[in-house]
Amino acid sequence: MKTLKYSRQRESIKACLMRRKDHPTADALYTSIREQFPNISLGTVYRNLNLLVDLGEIRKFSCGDGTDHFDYDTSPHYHFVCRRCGRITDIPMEAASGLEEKAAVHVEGTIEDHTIFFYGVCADCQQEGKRSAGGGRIKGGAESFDPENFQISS
Amino acid sequence: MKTLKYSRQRESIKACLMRRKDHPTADALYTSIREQFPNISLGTVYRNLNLLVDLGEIRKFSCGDGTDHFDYDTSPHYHFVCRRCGRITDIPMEAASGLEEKAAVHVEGTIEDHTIFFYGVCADCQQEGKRSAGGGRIKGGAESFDPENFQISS
DNA sequence: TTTAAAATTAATAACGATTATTATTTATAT
DNA sequence: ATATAAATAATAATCGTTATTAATTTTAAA
Repeated sequence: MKTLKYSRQRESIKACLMRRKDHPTADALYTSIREQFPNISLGTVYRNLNLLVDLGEIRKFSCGDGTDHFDYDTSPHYHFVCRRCGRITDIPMEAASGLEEKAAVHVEGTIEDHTIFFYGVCADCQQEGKRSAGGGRIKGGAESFDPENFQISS
Repeated sequence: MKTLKYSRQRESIKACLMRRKDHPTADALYTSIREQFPNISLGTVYRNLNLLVDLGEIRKFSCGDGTDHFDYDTSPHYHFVCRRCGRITDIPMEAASGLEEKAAVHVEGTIEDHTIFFYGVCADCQQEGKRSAGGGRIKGGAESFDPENFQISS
């Protein structure tokens, strides 16, 4: 039996994640927390986040941008991801009724839960000129490659 | 204007992905293709897969196990992920009607598409004893940590 | 209130997945 | 045939994450 001991770093990580409405990465959280704990180690942030996930106190998810995001809200809800700026927002809609049941028809085995990510362009990014509203772009995104400019040679 | 030139490596990558019903990672594909092209480079596999994604010929997705997977089927469908063995199977059900419309109510901006991942335990893994049916386990999975054995100290 | 055991930490090394670089090879238009 | 541009193999570099370790901190018990 492993006994969990108090640590002010862990409390700070929880508190910091709780008061943010975005869905920060471990590194973003690390940057925030260093204001309060200038000596905290990135490894400590990762270790505690994973511990909190395992304890069921927070959630971890990956939306396709190559890094994991963390969410203090463990209640069931979905996410919207902006393809331009990468911003992730909550979609507090209730689970489509019978979704898992409908899926189960095609699955041999047991379905425990599911996630939905909606992708598109957020309002801020839709205003022309605003090329980035938050931070990183989605991996393999548009800016780097324009399929319109490709042509299969004769 | 960039002109796409034929390459037997790229054709092989497409053909190999097409005939597989799983959803291989770049590395798994690399292993398969080396039977035919023993000198192919892992970088070539990655570069061509990303090119094919940008051209819209294949799909790339991340289901939370830390590595990207590729899918030759670009038609809309969902996926089931086994938490024990990591196997990913198609769920050919049609998009829940009105799902994006329902989500749009909570989003300022435009929803273009969505993905759904169902998680659970596949039939093979449910048979006790069979601890692994395919390959890697899901990241941060159960085996490594048992929350039941944790206790907040007094 | 010391003491001791175990958990946590900071620092850093190691790791796996992916991308970038570069010199060489290959495909294609002329 | 030749020139040009794209694709390649090899390899280095990068990024996100996990593992290791010696030192520190928490906690229970003496």
